[in-house]
Amino acid sequence: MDAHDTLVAQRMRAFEELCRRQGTPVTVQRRVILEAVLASHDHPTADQIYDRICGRIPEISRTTVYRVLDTLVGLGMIGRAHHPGSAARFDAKTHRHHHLVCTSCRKMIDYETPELNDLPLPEPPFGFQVTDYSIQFMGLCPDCRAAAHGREDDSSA
Amino acid sequence: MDAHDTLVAQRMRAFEELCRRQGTPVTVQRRVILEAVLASHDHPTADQIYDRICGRIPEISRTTVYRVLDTLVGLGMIGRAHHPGSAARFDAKTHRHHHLVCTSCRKMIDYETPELNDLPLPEPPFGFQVTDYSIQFMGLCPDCRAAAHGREDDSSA
DNA sequence: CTCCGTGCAAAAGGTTTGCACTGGT
DNA sequence: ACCAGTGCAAACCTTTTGCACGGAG
Repeated sequence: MDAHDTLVAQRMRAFEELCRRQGTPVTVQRRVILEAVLASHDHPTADQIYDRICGRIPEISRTTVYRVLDTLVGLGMIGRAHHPGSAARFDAKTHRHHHLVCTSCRKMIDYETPELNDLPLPEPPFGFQVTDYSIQFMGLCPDCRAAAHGREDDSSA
Repeated sequence: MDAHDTLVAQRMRAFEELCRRQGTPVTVQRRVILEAVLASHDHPTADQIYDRICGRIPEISRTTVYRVLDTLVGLGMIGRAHHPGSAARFDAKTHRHHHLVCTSCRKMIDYETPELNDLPLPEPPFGFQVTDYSIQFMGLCPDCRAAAHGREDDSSA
């Protein structure tokens, strides 16, 4: 476990340094929430994080957990996973296909490519029986690319 | 557009036949909602579907839309897309990695395989600028597999 | 005719927002 | 000391649930 602890410690230091560089305050809440996420290996929801840190900061509010998680994602310290179930978006296609997702406007475009429909599935670990898969490509859609360029132009002008 | 219309018509007939086979009533609501999804190419939310069919069935309730969409997904007539944004699950990993998602208990397990981290990205269409990707493998986790087998045994016993 | 599906309304989450205060820099 | 971050409470939005009625098989 030393190796893992060391990694966490490194991430914490990286976080502190990042905050210092950006003038972002390093609060107790942020530290504890980040630690909680780093210690989790099961993709917790905001609410689960809240439950886990209640022992350490009993008076913390759910609101803060949401805000801090957002901040941490923004800083690139943690990732946001896309979980099915909370999805609630529907699709006429039922066959295998993939998606282009714009990280800016969240638009979702179907992406059908024969080449990606026969990936050599590696031996699934954990005894998982894989029946299908879908690839999400994250990026910038043309509209948001244009908008981003426009904004750059503005700042340089 | 004829080709597309024909496809939709085919799906509608398939739907009706499927319902007939299962003794599932073919209601106006189901038909209209299915048509709405088949006509959509933008991964609408339940609410967006609701808005789109309000013109055709003004007195329809949101509740019905949710229920019918669920039914249609269950029948395999439409798909459910996993959209980021409604996600709200967090992850200590910020590097490229993939997920095994259990379709039964919705558990989500990280899946790191070097072989899948350098997919030859095909030319992204629509001028989309891809910065990263993540693969979701859908299937049954060991626990749910065991549970399913147990149930089969029960029914056969 | 019998049931399932539907509509309404209300409940149940989960997430966001406004405002005053506390804590980090 | 200043400003951002936090806590509280309430708003908000999406989704689910209970019950009575109406339409489909």
